[in-house]
Amino acid sequence: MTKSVRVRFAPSPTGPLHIGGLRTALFNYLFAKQKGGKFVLRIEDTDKNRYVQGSEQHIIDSLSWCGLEPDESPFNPGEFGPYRQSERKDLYKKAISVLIEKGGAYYAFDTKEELELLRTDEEKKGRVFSYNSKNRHKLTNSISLTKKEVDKKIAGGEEFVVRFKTPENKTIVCEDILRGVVSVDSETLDDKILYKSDGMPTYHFANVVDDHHMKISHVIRGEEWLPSLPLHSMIYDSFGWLDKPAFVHLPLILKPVGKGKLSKRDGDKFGFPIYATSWTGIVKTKGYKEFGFLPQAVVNFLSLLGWNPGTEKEIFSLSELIQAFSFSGLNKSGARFDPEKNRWFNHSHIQNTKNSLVSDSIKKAFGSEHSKYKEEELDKIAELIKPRLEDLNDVFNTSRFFFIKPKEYPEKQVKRLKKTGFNEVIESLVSIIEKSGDLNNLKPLVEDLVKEKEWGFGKVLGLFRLSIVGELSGPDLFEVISIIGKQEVLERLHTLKDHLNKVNL
RNA sequence: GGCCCGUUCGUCUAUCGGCUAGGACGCCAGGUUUUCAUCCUGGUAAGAGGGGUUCGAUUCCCCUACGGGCUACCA
Repeated sequence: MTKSVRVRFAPSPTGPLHIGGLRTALFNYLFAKQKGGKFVLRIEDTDKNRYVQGSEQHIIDSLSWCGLEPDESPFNPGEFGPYRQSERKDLYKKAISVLIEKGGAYYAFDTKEELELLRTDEEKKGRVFSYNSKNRHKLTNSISLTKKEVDKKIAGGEEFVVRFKTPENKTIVCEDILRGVVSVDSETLDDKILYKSDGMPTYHFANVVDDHHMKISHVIRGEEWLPSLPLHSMIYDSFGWLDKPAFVHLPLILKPVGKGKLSKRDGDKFGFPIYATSWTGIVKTKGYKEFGFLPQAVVNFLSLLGWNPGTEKEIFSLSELIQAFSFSGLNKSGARFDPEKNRWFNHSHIQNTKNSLVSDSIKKAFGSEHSKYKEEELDKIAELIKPRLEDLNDVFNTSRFFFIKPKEYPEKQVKRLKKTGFNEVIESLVSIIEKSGDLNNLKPLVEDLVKEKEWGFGKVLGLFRLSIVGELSGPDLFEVISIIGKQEVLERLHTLKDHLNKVNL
């Protein structure tokens, strides 16, 4: 029997969850769901200094908006809880004692300041200080000191950390599903701190201990963790744990332009969202949701950043992604974030969405004004404006003329019309509209009129459109008219006529 | 500086030794439409450089260059 799939998304609550983290969560989710496994959310809050109020909630909300509900989390614990590292201290304490006992880790008493001094000294000499096998016997720790001295220091309440004892002169070989074998010489590594003087474990230690205890089968995380893979692998070995998970290090998301990985500032800089939902910390930032994006579009776009299905299909629903996902479709190199394509995905997904979702946005945009139309009419409006929506916020500008009468007209058009016999055209239109029973068969009547008077269909329609819409763009005019209704149409024609007669240019 | 990972159109990517290097976004042109948008058709544009291996390299190996990440009692 193969090991059951359990993956985790393990963010730190140090601020809002941005799309890089969200994509990591997404790939974890897709893999878990495809394999019938569990998607676990673990909060890695071991650094109390960087803890930011509200970020945990933001993480949950963001995942939820995207439809990535965890199977186990601090809010719906499974059998491996608790799911916040700050609540698992006892576990780490026991684990670190075991590791020290086994000789895989040691106490170190050097202060931050002492080490800082050593570092700058070495730097001046053009070298790099490293707390490693070459230096550890010269520093203040349980390797250089006698057992008695160590006990005395600890009993005396002296602060200490616990460091990993890196094996000497060994090639550490680990495996990443994407990149294959990654090997590194243990001499280039330093003895990382596993346990801080404040009694909390560091990321490296808590992470490995938790993955072991939570029976995590696959670690899918960002590429920034690849350099610490050897450390994590060695910690498993030092414990003698044989349940090392498989590792996948995802390529990073890069800035749209310029160097480096995508950062929170890029959102403001380029005017696109970097969070799923809005963040209301000290600096308030809108998310994709507030920008009028569909969660399925965000998920779709993110999924194709660093992954491809191996086919030419690009538009995917979440369930289609679950089906199609595979590690072999993952890419190795960083992917630049492209806001343009992001918008295209949103446009495409809006086309596939139900009219009622768009009409809900219309209702929100126009408040009580929307009640002048019936539900079916609102859905019809939604259908008409859909192709011109890149995001749901575009709803206001693309459908405003259904709710708000045009008051002003572009000067250029007014000038042009004043040179024509606009009065006769408008009067003729008014007269056929008044005669016609309902507006559904207005088009042939207008066509007949145009033919008879030899005016030109396009020209008359331009004037007509200007009166209804206020500009020369928008959906099929006869569709618009049939929704707006006879009275309103007549009123708008008169308004334009009056305006043209009154204005002097 | 050290260590690790990477490198195909401007961008996201396909190609797993046989390529006239395919698709998508963007851009440009044309068509459809009463207008704008949509939509359709076409075009634009790529294998970092140098060595090997091979009958044959985008594909495998090495070097260089470039890009990215890590190098905290942050995660």
